[in-house]
Amino acid sequence: MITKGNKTRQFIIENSINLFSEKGYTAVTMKDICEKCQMSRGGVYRYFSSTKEIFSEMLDADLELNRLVVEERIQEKVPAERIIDAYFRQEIESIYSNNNGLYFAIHEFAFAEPDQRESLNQRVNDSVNILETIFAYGQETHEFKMFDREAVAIHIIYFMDSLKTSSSILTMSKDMLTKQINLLKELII
Amino acid sequence: MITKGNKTRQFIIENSINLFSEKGYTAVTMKDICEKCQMSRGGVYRYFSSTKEIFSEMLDADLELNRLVVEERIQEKVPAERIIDAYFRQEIESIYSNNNGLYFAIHEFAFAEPDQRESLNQRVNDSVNILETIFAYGQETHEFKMFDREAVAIHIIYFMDSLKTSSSILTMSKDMLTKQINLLKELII
Amino acid sequence: MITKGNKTRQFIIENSINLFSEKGYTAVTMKDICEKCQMSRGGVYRYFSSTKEIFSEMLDADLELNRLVVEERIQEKVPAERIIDAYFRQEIESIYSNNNGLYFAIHEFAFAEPDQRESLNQRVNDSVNILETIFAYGQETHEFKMFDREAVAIHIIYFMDSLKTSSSILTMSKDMLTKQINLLKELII
Amino acid sequence: MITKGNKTRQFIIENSINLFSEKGYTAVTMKDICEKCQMSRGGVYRYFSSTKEIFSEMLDADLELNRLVVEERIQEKVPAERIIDAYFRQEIESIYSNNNGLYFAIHEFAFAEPDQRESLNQRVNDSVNILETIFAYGQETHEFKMFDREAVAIHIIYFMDSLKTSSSILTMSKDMLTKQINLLKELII
DNA sequence: AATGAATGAGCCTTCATTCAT
DNA sequence: TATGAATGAAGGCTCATTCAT
Repeated sequence: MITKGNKTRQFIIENSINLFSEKGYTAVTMKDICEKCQMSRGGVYRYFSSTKEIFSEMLDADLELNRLVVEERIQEKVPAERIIDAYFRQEIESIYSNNNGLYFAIHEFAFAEPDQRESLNQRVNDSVNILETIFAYGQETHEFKMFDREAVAIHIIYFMDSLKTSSSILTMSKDMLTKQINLLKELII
Repeated sequence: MITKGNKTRQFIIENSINLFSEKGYTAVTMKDICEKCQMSRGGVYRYFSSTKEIFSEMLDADLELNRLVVEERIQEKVPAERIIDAYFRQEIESIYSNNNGLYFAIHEFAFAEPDQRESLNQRVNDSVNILETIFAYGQETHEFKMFDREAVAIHIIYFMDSLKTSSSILTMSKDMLTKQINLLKELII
Repeated sequence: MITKGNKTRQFIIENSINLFSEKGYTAVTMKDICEKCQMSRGGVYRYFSSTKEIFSEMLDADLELNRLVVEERIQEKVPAERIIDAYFRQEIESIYSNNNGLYFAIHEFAFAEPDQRESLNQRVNDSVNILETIFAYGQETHEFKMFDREAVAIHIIYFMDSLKTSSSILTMSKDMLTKQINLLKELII
Repeated sequence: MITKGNKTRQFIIENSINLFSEKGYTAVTMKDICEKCQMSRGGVYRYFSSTKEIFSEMLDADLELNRLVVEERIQEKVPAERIIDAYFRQEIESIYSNNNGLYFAIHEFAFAEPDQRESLNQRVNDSVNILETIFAYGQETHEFKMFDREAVAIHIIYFMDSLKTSSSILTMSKDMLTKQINLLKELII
């Protein structure tokens, strides 16, 4: 059921995304969020008692999406190469998005909040699993080479994470990115 | 020339490394550093006026080292594979070191201090260059395959960076790391 | 006439007693009361506009009771010693009751709300009067010694108040209390 | 050794006494204390991190005094009645002092800080012991009657505590106080 | 009548920074 | 040079109180 309160929670989270993306996790204060949302201190505190809570809920919100998309495409017998291409395209888009600072913020969050690391760990595992699913499908259709699916999946996840995290710090040329994606595809196809 | 003042600067920097490694860059306060060094506020401020200055100087200190080692080994005609193995071994050791939190701190520093990013960028380029130097040598001696040296170097640098950064947050098994290193070596040899 | 509104007032007051007893007067917030009563802010505010009002009304409620009981017993010609024993027994029971914190809360209330002190003063005087009534009756029946009724009444009231107030702070042995009561009775009988 | 820091601690404590006496324990904020001392927030926090700490240290300061005075007088063979009279006189003076609110504050402190109760308990026991010492001396010299020293001491301590605590709330006439003291003296002499 | 969302005042606490000694 | 006392800004948090629904 959509209540007024739920809407306000959503409102706060959405407005916080930009903040976290611009300033990282630890630098964002409740005051920042109040100002961004144009709400009073008490107003925001009614819903969230810390930036940790807001950040955590924000993370939960965007899970599961990719998995569903991938599974659907496999059902539809979309060629594995197209699926993996779409995956890479989406990752590259993240790098050029306005909110690419969010990836750094996630690292900060994990570093600053040890008790949240397990859930972060789960995020990584989930991502690895999605890639493995694509790989298994591609190997089944003989579009992909035979290789250690888990190792390659982990490799790609960590590497893409590095790109996404660094993209808010260093400038990355389109050319460089293209070459890197090709390198990764060589591992697969 | 080594002056008393230089010694004190060194003293402060060395004592700060653990702090940055444990708490990251932004979480460390001048107060923390004063306490760690057992010096008064005024004492530390005489040498450094901010954590930014301390961190920046700390980074400068550990540059150049790798480059010299690598060039020396090439001079000595050490086989390229041994050089690259040594490189990977050293990186793996970093991951298991007590100060692995420092890699995360460097990211934080780059994120928090935009005016310092160029020097960070330079660090990355330097690392890439060192790898490229090794690759050129290995290709010359026909120990290595022919490949796009720059692309692979960049790839490895970003990937290793990801491992090092994440290692203070997630646990990584020896087995997983071995597999990843082998994956990278397949690109080269 | 008992209206719905009166019932709700009663409901709020009764639920507040425990709170005041546990936390004292000043530490109890309207928020606490709302939660204890499981009512909304607006709901409680409709009936009382402050904790002061609630506490004050709570105090008024338990007046008069003792006076009536005592007078009734005198009417019934119950021996004075039995009346005074009952009085002491009741006081001792207060000390071991769960709500003994209330005595401290009353002091706090008087301290924090100077404009309510007169009513507190009245409470003390009422208590003194009740004792004086018992004393007069006991002296009349020659059960009690002749003594300055007012002075002894004041003495007992203050002393018992001290015990009741302190009982929520310090532990008091049964044995100690018995001795004290005997000491008081020596003044009388 | 008297350092600057010790002086400031003293300065803060002395200025706080009036505050606690006027407002009680819980109502005094660190802000109040800063203003009263005309110091900045940080300045006061350098020495004390809470009102609890200040209050606690204030209490510690005024211990032991009475014990020493009493023992000295007994050494000097001052008549017991004069010692006990001096004791009562001093208590009465407390009641008329400007800082009589402090007695209430002590109760509040004990109520609000359960972990400090043991030390409060010790205060009460100390006071009882002092009275017992006087009683033993007076009985030895046959100035006093024989009575249960502990019971009477406890009785007087609690009763005087009640008077001191209530004196900041209710008005007490000189006449009433004189009568009460006489009542107590009858127990002894 | 009753709800609970929202406001804003007020206190708490920590530090970067300055400065007299 | 070095100390550590002091300042004040900044952000955290909690409530009393109001008000639209």
